[in-house]
Amino acid sequence: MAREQIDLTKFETEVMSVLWRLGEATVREVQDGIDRDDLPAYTTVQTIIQRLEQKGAVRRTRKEGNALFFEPAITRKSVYRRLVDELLDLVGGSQPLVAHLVESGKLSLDDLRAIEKAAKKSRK
Amino acid sequence: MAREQIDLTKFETEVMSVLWRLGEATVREVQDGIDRDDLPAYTTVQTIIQRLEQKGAVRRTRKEGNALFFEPAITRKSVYRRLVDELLDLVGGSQPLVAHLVESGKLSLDDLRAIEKAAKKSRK
DNA sequence: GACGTTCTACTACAGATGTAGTATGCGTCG
DNA sequence: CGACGCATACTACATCTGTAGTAGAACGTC
Repeated sequence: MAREQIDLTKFETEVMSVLWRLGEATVREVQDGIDRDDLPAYTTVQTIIQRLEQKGAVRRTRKEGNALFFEPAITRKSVYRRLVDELLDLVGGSQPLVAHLVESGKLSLDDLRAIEKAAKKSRK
Repeated sequence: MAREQIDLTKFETEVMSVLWRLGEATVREVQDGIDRDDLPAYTTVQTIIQRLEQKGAVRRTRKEGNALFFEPAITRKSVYRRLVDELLDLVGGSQPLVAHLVESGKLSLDDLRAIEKAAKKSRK
């Protein structure tokens, strides 16, 4: 299972997010699920979903009335992994990244401790 | 000082990385500084630098012979911040992100402790 | 001062991306 | 069963990106 990586654009990733959240949805539902000030047109979302379909990131599941339902065909995790890896590559590793988070106040010492604790537990 | 955000593409970011590393450099030096299997053509790098210049991310410093020198006009930190923020937005916060790093083995418990220690110290 | 070398400026261009319109089809409600 | 409305399929298009070629200017070397 070759698991070729699919490259997603920003907007495509946004749409995937909605689909991961909903599990399955129509174009209309995806559009409604997008969190933005000024929503893209219905057909815009439709186009993105079509492209995602071509890329193999999404597949049709069923039809209800004349509306199609779509679901993710790739996992959230695989996409996150790629994005995280890219960022790590840029900043020079996870240590610097986390340090940056702490430094900029996006992660507290308490957070760190909580994660540590959870990690220890799950490792057992 | 409005500090408008400059949006960089992947390649542009790569070029900025070289510039941040070198401090100041000619097109030729940037090209040499790029870490890739198959290097982009000289003029390709030149074009990217020109675009960066237009975006205000880079500025000319001096001329030596007939070659121009360029330096970053925006900080590494500001760019990282933006990228990190975007990722955080997607994955839902720094806690999940770090958890993901630990889980995927990209960050060890020892790393966590080291960061914690450093953070504690620098905070004083 | 003529030449070859090396830069810069400008131009080109295909493919990706965001954005959306149009035409046409299928369903449903009276 | 006919009309209205929403959905889909297809088309369009301006920008952005990555990529690089070409023309002409500036240097350094004989």
